[in-house]
Amino acid sequence: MLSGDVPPNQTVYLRNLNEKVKKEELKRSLYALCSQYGRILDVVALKTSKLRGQAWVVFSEITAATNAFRGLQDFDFYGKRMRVQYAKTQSDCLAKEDGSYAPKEKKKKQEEKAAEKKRRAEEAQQSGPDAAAAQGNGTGYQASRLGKPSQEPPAPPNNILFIQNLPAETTSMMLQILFQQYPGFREVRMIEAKPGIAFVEYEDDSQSMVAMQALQGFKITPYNPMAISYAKK
DNA sequence: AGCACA
Repeated sequence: MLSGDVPPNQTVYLRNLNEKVKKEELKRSLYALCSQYGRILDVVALKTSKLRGQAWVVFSEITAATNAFRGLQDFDFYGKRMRVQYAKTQSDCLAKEDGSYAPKEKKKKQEEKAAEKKRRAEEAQQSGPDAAAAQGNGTGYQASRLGKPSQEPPAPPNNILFIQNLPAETTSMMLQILFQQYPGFREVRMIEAKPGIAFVEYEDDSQSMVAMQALQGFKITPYNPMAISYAKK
């Protein structure tokens, strides 16, 4: 196998990622980018010295991982050529599903965890629901667009797209990663004062239309299908 | 380059 001797796996191992990207944004961008290849069950990234610049994306199907493996090889991601391999071992989130999960007995790791637990126990913090972004995505949801019925007649074709219903944490770089995959891409514009929307410009109307059709309803997170229309002239 | 599940 060309994958560095690692056989296909539901989980894809990514390396040569830009280490300057913050972990949460990295995970969200990977989620967005990789969602094109199938349902994602988890995204794991750590910024420890051994593990920075790498991530694991867990798909619900091997075929999806294979498509990502092919489609994202050398993808320009935050200015670096992403390298894709299959993970060497099964992801915990999959082991948990099939009941084969056994907590790690990995010496130092275990000690660190124990120490951390103690610290936290002292603070007695029970924080609420949190990292939902990477879990149990899209399939079951028909995430509603109730918040934004656009009652106006659709704008005529335009080389500039108007994007709505983005999660507040969306950055222009995240959108660029998605939209630059379609030919004719020029730029993304966001407005600080207006979270949740963006403008994406292509060289001409037909190119913007292709991107719109490809990414209409695309979920950057499981809860936010993006609504794409043509910008008003 | 690096293979984890904070």
